[in-house]
This record gives sequence, C-alpha cells and structure tokens, in this order.
Amino acid sequence: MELERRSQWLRGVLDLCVLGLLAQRESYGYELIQSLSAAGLGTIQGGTLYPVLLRLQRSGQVAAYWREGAAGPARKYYRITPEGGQTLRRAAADWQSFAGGVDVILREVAAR
Amino acid sequence: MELERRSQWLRGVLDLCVLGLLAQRESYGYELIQSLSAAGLGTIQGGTLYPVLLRLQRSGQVAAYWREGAAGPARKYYRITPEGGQTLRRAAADWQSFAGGVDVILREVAAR
DNA sequence: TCGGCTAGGTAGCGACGCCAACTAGCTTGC
DNA sequence: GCAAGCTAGTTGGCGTCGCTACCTAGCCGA
Repeated sequence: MELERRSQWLRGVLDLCVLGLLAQRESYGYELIQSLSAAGLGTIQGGTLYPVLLRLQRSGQVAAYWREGAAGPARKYYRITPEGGQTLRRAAADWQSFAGGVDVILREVAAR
Repeated sequence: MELERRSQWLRGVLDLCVLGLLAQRESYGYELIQSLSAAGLGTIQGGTLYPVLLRLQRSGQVAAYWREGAAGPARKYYRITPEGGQTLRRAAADWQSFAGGVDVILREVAAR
C-alpha cells in the first residue's frame, strides 16, 4: 500500500477506528496501535495515535484513567463514553454511505 | 453527512474519484463537480476541484485541452493518460483493501 | 444593463498525520 | 552493575490538501 496515500486516507478515519475499537473493549494506546495494525490499517506511529487519544479525551468521546502495568510502565486506559458511542454510530453510518459512493466510481476500474 | 468529516474523508480520495470519472469518459471541471455530487460525494467547490485538476495535469495523470463552449465560456477538457490509468488501478485496489479494513472495525457498531 | 448561469483560477487558513526526539519503567544479558 | 531493548506516553515542527472567499470572463434573458 502506498504510504503517502494511506496517511491521507487515515484522516477522519483514524479517530473513528479508535472509537470503534474502544467500543468493543477498553484499551490503551500501545495496544490500540497493535490492533489497528492487525486490522490492516498499517503501523500507526505513537506520535500519530497519542494526539488522537488526547483529542478524543478533551472532546469527551473517551474517558481515561491510569493503571499500573503488571510488567512495564503504567498504562493509560481509555473507554468510550456514551457521547463517544453516539458520535461513533452516526459517523460510522456516514462513512459507509461515503465509502459506498466512492466504490460506485472506483468499482468498474478495479474490475478490469 | 457531517461536513467537517466528509472534507477529511475526501483527502486522497478526491483525486482518485476524478481519475475514475475521467476513465469512463473525458470531461471538464464544471461537469466533474456535478458528477461527483451525483455520485453522493456532496458539493465540491470549484476552489477545491480546479487545484486537484492542475495537480493531476502537472503530474501527468491527465492531459488537458481547451474546447470552445457551444453556449457559454470555453471548457478545459481532461482525459486520463496511460500513466493515470495505472495509478488509478493500483490506488483503487489499495483503497478497497483499506476501506475493507475500516469496515471490519466499524461493521459491528453500525449493526446495533 | 443588470443579474444569473457557466467556467476556470488564486490566496490564505486550519486540521491532522508524519517524522524525530524525548522521558521513563521494567527485563534481559554480559 | 550497567547497557540494550521493549513497553508506554508525550511533544514540536512540517507538509499536504480541502476549505472559504474572492476574482475574471463569456453568454443569456428580462
């Protein structure tokens, strides 16, 4: 995957994906990076993800608390707030509508 | 659709969609705006689209020529180049892979 | 002649993902 | 005992690109 393009595609999607993962279960930054990579979105750098989490926290979409790490440094756990859940549901529906529109245009191209 | 978010989603996708439309048939800026709107991507402003077309032209993805308008001012027609076609096919495949990964994360959310 | 539609272009702004660099706790191995 | 190396989080500056706002200009109907 072309890296330059992927980084553009992440805009406005990365925070949604983070919310989506947190909707499944609470987690912390370092683990989210691994989850996003496992989902096929590529390696998100810490310098990219942590500001996202701070923005989500400041806007009330997620809540955070520190927990002692069993092994290693302490972790900052995040869980989604009801407000974050609302945002997520609305935006996820919008995304699927948008991506559907893009697919209509790109589908025939890929078919060849 | 939330406008702020849509404009983020357009990043890295808008030029692809323009290429995709030009792969179907040659066209000009003003018509492309209408086609994009018809495809469900919302209203793209001229101040957004024309720089995109200039970038595509400068990078050799599309070729342009002026044609007299039957009624109204002259039109700058664009058609996709072989190089643009290659870019389009590769990027369209990447997009579908990327969007698939996002869908995996967002699917369960939308289901509720 | 005055909108209003068509058609294209430019300038400055802001959001955000990127890279690079940093702190700091814990484990492993020499 | 100490140097790597992994885990975990944070910050700062940079570049891209869609956005708004504004401009030129041809053509038409009232």
